[in-house]
Amino acid sequence: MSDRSHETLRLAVDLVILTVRKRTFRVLLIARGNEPFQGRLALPGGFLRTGESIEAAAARELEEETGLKGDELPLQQIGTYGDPDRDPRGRVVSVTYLAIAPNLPTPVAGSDAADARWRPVAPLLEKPGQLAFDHDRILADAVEEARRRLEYTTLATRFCADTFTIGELRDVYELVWGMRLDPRNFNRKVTKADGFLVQTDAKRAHETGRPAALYRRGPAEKLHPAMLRNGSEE
Amino acid sequence: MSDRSHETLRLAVDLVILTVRKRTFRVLLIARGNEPFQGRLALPGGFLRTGESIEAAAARELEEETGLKGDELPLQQIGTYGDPDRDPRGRVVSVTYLAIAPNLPTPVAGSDAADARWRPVAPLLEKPGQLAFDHDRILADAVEEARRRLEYTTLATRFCADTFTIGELRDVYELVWGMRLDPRNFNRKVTKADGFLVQTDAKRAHETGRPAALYRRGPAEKLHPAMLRNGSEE
DNA sequence: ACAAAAGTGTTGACTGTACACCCATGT
DNA sequence: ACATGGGTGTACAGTCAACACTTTTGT
Repeated sequence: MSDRSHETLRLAVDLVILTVRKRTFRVLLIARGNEPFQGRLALPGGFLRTGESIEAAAARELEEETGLKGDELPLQQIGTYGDPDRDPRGRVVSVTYLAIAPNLPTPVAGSDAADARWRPVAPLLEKPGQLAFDHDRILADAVEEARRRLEYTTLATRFCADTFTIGELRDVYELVWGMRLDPRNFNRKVTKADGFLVQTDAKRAHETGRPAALYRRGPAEKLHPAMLRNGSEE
Repeated sequence: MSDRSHETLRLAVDLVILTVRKRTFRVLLIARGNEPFQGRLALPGGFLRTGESIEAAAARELEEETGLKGDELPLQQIGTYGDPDRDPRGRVVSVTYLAIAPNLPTPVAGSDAADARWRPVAPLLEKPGQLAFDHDRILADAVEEARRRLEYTTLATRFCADTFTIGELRDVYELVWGMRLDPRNFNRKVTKADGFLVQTDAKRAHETGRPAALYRRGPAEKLHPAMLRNGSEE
């Protein structure tokens, strides 16, 4: 009964990299170049190397897929998935990380042969079964975690460029949560929250309308008071 | 450069089992019987078996340590720890689970040779370095997670027996959070929260004072409205 | 002038906290 | 009677959603 692991177990790292692009909530997916699940969409990821910490593996994969270093884009561990039959090649346990990306200048500089693209999240959640392995479930868990973190942390500013308007920040909340928010009350809430935003002197004009003040990400990590989502759903 | 895992990697499961006993917030720890860290305190845990899912391994360890089946005591995955040097025996990656136990009738029926006991949490957090491996850090993360979950979920009732008084439930909050709460307002908050508690007909008398109504755990998992901890600290 | 987006003021409903007070029991 | 913990009433302060209204730009 005392069954020491004679099977080879491999540890993988998978990344759920979320962004807001073209007014749509998106996730970075690759098209798999090899079996299993050849041609299917999957989360970027890879195997742990000898002597490498799990965080380092996640940061390395992130850089390979997006060109971003881990210290530019914080990674958060969100869960570990290890059902015995989740990978037909053998026993693979996957530690998953969540990263939130701003609208990146380069579309994606994938070092992998397979092309990597930003795909809208909504249809993937509505119709599961499109992704390889158990990545449907991983994606759903990660999105739920991201939605929760918008409430209690200053994560939302990670979706934005270095400076941004409150309207752009509101777009993040509306697109990730999938609901409309009152622009006036939203404005007050985020400007009042301690350390969330730092105002700059600059302003940005649009085609029409009053120019918006530009803000920078503040020092706070936790959001006080929290932004709760009980408003009118879309 | 492409370094396939030639090293043997083993996957372990560690459990942070928390309870409230003798008016103290406690964690189940074993004294290690073997090297490394022989004689030191450690979280209960063990290695994954061939073909076993991670959840199943956690449930099995729980039953071995406490005699409780996994469906009696829900387990929540809280993180995975895999620094290359965290275990001197080699590369061991540990998936950790949090369980919340009521004041168990049997002290502990450990199947392991090493004795298992409920130790107060507070001194372990104040003076780290008492636990084997990186279990200090795991414990700290798990306790913080448990404290957060008391705010947003109905987890607190898991610390209680089948029926319990509101005073006992308040003890849980006060001991886990380490702060005093107003008994009168606490009473109203928890009885108003949807699906948190179900009143029974029975009452329980103490040595002195008015007998308290007995309640049972309600069907809700999430707590609405949340119990936020901003009250007067102890 | 008008449209459009940013931002402010105000109001009424609700929520949380503090604390006075009453209830039911053992000694 | 009195101590002790359970439980209710209430008032004040703060918060939030709703929405009227003002500001600042481009056309």
